[in-house]
Amino acid sequence: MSTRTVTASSPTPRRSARSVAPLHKGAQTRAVILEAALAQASRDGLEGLSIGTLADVTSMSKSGVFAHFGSREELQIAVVAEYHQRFEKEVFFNAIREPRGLPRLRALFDRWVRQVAVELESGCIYISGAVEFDDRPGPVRDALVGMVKAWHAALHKAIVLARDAGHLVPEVDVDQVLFELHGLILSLHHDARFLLSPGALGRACAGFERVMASSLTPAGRQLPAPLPRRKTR
Amino acid sequence: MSTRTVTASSPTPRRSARSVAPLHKGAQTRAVILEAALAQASRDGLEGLSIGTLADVTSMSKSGVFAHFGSREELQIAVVAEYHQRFEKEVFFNAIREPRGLPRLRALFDRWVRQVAVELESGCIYISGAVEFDDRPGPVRDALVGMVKAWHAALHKAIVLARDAGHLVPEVDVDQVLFELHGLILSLHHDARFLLSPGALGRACAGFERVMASSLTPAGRQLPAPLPRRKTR
DNA sequence: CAAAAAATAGAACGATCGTTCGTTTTATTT
DNA sequence: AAATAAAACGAACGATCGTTCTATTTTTTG
Repeated sequence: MSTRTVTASSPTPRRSARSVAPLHKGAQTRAVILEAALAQASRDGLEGLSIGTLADVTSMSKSGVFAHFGSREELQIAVVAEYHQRFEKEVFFNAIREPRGLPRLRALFDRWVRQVAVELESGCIYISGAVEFDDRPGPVRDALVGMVKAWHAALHKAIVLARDAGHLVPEVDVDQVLFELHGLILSLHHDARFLLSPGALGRACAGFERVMASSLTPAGRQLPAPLPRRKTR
Repeated sequence: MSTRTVTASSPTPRRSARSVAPLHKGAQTRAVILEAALAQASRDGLEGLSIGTLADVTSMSKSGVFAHFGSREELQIAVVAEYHQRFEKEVFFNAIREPRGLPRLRALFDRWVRQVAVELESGCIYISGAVEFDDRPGPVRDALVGMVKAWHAALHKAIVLARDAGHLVPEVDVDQVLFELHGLILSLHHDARFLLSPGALGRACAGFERVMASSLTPAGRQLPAPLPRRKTR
């Protein structure tokens, strides 16, 4: 119940008991298309996805690309799901190995920041998608909401565990902390990508310490020695 | 100076001394179009602006709409400028009347929150525009960046004044405070519009108090009695 | 290797897009 | 009122969009 992995669940992997790479050709090119689609959506948004330009990039025909998804909308959903999977792998599954409590929470935020910072030249699909689809009902929006909520739930749980571990005071407002941490990420994304403000990354990290500071117990306060940043930028 | 008028002395006052509304018809319909464009851009984003649907809404021909702006790009810029003007009027010029220091800063944030909350069914063009154009160089992006930076500068100045007024400690990190306050607004926009989370407005306001708390002087601390919220929602 | 199935190509569709151009209708000035 | 300028129309353009259909090629299966 914890992580609700949303993996696309390849439909009946008709894989004969053969060895390593029976990727059915179709699935291969589908992966290639998805890779290009992910790049395009990161740059131009989910609404910027175009089957035509996708066909150009992959050197295929439009109908060839189209056949793999059945509709533009399903392509968008596939992109969202793929992004979610990568985000989960890169951020969540790496941070979850830290011991529960403040260290894990810090790792989650740190990986999150790093992910957004890595994407600085490509854009976070969660964030751009939220803006694009906040007024546009439908399956794509539903998929996006579901995945963002899953991520929120994971963070929520991490904060609760930090409280139960005695690193945060019992009265900590979990949802408020989550709200503010998410704000730091959004502000980072905005300032770094849109305003091209160089100090944003550092401010997001400093913000984390400041947000947590008022809820730390003495035990939590002398915990971690926050990892030294490599590049102050 | 209030009503900017009548200095009858201008050479070649091409406007006969006639009555009140010399709005040249052209400017009138331009305003009508702009109004519809603002609504459309708030809903579908600046990239969602369509001259065709704009013509339908205003019961005009496409070329008729087109002629008022010369290009779609200039229409987008006009929309951004119009939005900026309204934002300035609604938020900035109202809040600036508060006495400088913490009261004014609080008023700025409060109006800002209120504006985003009012727009909950339509969307903030600053925020959606930042996401749409963070990867798209050109005049529209430049216009957006300029206006957001102007707003940031105004907030920056308000924070500095609060510090100089002795309401905030001298060591306060002005840019950090600005970064975090902006994050609260972005988080509000995200949670309320995209996730439809009901408590977001309250969390943004609570966040303001928490962000400021760690920088308040004794003088600032006993200042304002933050205005009671009307609707807790 | 042949047969069946899956994958891709290619052409065409209706729609919508921003834009241009010449005409006609309005509004303003003389 | 007539004369002039501004505004709005209507049709057409080339381009691109997602999608459908029918072939053709390629891959997998028996």
